[in-house]
Amino acid sequence: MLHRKSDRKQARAAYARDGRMHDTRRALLEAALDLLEGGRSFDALSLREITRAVGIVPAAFYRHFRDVEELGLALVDESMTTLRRMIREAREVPDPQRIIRNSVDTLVSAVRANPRHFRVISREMHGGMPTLRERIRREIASFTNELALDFGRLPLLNRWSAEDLQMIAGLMVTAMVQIAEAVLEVPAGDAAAQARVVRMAEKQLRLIALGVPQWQSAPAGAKASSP
Amino acid sequence: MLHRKSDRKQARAAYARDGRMHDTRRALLEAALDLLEGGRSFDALSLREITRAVGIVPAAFYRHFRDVEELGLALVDESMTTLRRMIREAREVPDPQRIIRNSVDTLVSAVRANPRHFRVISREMHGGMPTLRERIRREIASFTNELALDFGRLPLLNRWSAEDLQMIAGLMVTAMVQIAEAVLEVPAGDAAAQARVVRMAEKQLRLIALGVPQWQSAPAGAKASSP
DNA sequence: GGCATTAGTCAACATACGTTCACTTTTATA
DNA sequence: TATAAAAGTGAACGTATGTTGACTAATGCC
Repeated sequence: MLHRKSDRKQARAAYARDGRMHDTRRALLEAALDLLEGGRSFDALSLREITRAVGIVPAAFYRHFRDVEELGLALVDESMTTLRRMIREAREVPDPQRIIRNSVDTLVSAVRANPRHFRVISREMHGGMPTLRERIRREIASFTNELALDFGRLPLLNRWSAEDLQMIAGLMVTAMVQIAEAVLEVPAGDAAAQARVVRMAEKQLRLIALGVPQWQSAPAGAKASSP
Repeated sequence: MLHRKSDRKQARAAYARDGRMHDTRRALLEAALDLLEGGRSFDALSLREITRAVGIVPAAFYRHFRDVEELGLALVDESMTTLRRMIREAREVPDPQRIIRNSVDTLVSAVRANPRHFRVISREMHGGMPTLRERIRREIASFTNELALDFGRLPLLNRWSAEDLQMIAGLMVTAMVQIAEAVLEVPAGDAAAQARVVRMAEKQLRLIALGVPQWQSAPAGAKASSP
């Protein structure tokens, strides 16, 4: 690969255009986000690549981050913030009848609105740099706990053990994560495919919800029939 | 970092020892598998690193693979084979009363027996090189389909629509994947933590199963109470 | 035992990388 | 408007990477 000097100012202009920022730190984050869209994982990004995309010289990177890893952490934090915002929004709809549909809807539109952030989360949650993974998992675990607490306040569930509440919350979070990933896979224009994903998602969550009222009696029943 | 020549034969001996192989191709796969245990994702591995670990010169790599990517694909295929073997084993236990417990047990012991293979699957399924991801997702989708077919043959479910069967199968597979990842996270010795994971897993699957008999009537009921 | 094929070595190449330093330019503040 | 701080530049460094070609060593076959 070959890089001419004149390319730099051009790239710089590209990132300064479209009102995304006039702050270089921001531009670096944006560039990394864009490069990650290519499918690679974060630990395959190089410092020079990022600065090249922004249109600055490699050395200038250090004016903003100590490391590429530090940039990664900033990226994760940012992504987690949009995730938190989404969750808060989903919680504000208290209508228990429509809660599943509403949750799925806000999840889907949040993913559509910030695909790059959600992709970072979904990707770096599993593989790549341990520090990023750590941070993401910790945060998601804390969401799960909150959700379990929420459930514990519901009349139907207020006699459940803490472990069982954790259990449903975990199941639902897992399903949500999987749904978000499915939405990301849907090609941007394909409304039909997206609708199918949404329908599936709602059904899955509803199926889980249907099991809940049965929970109390069932384990005993199962135990009685096969000790 | 500094590499002396004498290190090579030593590394070579290390991989030839413990009866893992006397075939270099095998050694390359093993080395990659081991390097991935360090937490990095596959596209952050370098050719030279792998050959160094095996104790051969970089150029010799090309006698066995065209690319690092080709090695990756071989690794994925291998991992998928152990996954398939596990699924076959899980299917051979027809006792419907114990099916959940048995499935979880065989999953857990398969993961414990081949942690590196399962780690490859879980990691490269989400991030990294598109070709690997593709292959894994395709395979998992096909498992989901088979499972849906299995479900369709059950007396309780033989009147369900294809989409709904897909839906449960998808939910169960998702849960299983998550369980496998949880098992991988458990530190090797910690029997208590592992037991907790297993217990959670069984509960989650049982909860899903409890929703199944309710499915038929419920959507109509829900619709009636909130049209 | 000779001999072809296969596997591994050695040395070199062009590129890419992270990091450093002394430097100029830009920006904001007093 | 002068000036100090912050941001960006240019060049250089040592090191790592993928890939090449001509070579030697080992393996298995007639």
